[in-house]
Amino acid sequence: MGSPENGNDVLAKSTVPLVSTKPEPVAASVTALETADNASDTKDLEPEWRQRAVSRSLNAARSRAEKRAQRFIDAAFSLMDEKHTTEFTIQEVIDRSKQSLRGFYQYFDGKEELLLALFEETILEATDDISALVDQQTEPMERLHQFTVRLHEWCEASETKRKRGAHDRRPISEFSVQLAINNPERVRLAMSPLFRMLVELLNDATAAKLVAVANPRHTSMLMMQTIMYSWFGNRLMDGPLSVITAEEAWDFCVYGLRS
Amino acid sequence: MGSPENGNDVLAKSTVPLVSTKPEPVAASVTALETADNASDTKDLEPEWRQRAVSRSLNAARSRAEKRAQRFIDAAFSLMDEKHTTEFTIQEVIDRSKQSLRGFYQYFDGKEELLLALFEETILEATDDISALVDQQTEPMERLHQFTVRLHEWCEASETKRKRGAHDRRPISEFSVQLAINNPERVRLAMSPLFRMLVELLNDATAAKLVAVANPRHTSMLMMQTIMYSWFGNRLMDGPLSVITAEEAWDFCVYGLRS
DNA sequence: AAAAGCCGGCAATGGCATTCTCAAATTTTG
DNA sequence: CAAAATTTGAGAATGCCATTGCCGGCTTTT
Repeated sequence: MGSPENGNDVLAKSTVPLVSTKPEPVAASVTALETADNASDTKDLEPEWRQRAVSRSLNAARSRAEKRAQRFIDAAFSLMDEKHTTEFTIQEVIDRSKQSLRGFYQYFDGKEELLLALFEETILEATDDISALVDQQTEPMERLHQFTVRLHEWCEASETKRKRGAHDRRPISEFSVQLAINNPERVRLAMSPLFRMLVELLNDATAAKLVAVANPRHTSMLMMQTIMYSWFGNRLMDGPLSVITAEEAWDFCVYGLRS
Repeated sequence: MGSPENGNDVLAKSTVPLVSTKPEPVAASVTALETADNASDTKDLEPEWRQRAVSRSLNAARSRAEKRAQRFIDAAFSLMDEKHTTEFTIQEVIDRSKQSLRGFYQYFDGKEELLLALFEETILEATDDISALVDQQTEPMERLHQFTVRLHEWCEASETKRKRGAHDRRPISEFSVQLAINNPERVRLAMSPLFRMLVELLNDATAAKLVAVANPRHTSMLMMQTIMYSWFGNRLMDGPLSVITAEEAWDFCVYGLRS
């Protein structure tokens, strides 16, 4: 995986904690709460070194925690790559990551949280990747087009197509539907960077009078669905001869039935 | 695995396990197969009453079986209406249908088969309903339009919208995705009447030069997805203020980004 | 009315997620 | 450094369900 430290402004705001880090037991905070309304004053009165020490300690703890959580996530990704499904057991994740069951539940509220984390991670990667690609274009329509094609790839990506050591993303694509049903809010949040990008691209194209949509957000969503879940339609057509390609999805989005 | 409820016409020709008892007839049929082209002669030589008797017996058995199976299905539908999910337990189905666990597994290979049955039933109902509506129109585009709006309703249909004692179909819509992932072939088969209707409507519109699509089947599938699963997008947008309506889906399908 | 197959009730099995327990290991603190 | 506090590992225990097995009564057939 590439360096995840891409300081994208748009993303920064909506970044959701990958792991549910259990609130660190900061003993001092208990006493601080008694003088709630002047908490900042209290802080200022404390020697700076103390804050830094606490901060360092917390950072150390967080770093350790992140490393541990990451091992679970890596194990899960590798299991998915092998089994092409999200139906691995927690036990398998434990075994592969060489950590303990207890540890797992310390870092994730349950299996769904783990899958959500995988989903978030994937969306972030995809957003970076697509963003970089789109930025190579200047024409609004071409930017939209690139967005479409690449996003389609990300969601379709079968084992044979994977490049750059990326993971098999089909299992996640598949499970994302389930996720969206049980936990729409989280999924919405996770997808928002991607969604925001699309809305922007669409707005740009509209401004340039290259397209005309009544409601950019609604249209974006319809487009997003069409692109991301065309694999679903493929499952439902006979023969592998008939496969909806990225270009077909694109044409459908742009021209509808007038293609 | 052979499901016990295969009352399929195609299968009727082969030996039916329900009443015929001995394995000997199988051996006989093997020899009969050697002289394949006079198989019908052989049939004619059997006394007709015998065939009718067997047939009547089978029909009776089938009828009884169907009634029993139907009770499971009714119970499942009613549970879905109440719980708004397919996550009821088999035990609940048993209790409500006042039948036995044993009976359940005699008629369905498992829970997935039951859900598949609900799905099939729903699709058939929907197809009839939509078909009747579409046939009230003569203009190809209006036919397509009606198809779209009504199908959207069928898939979206929340409790508040239900009429005519129809069931809450959201749980099935939701689960159909899962179903399509685990069992694409069955789902494809179940959806084929609906799919065929859409392809025809689209072909008619194309013939009338009202639309122009490169690949009717692919476009139909994209359209179908857009219509049937726009509820999915709704889950992913903030606030219930923003809801993709049937008309929006229709516009998107027809005009794409040029609406 | 005996034989044969069907059926209801219900206990048993098995897979898996999630929790619980406890003692060893590690970190923090005085 | 050593006691106290916290984290962690190992894995047993629990709970939920789907699915199977078993047996004694109940029809239907012969």
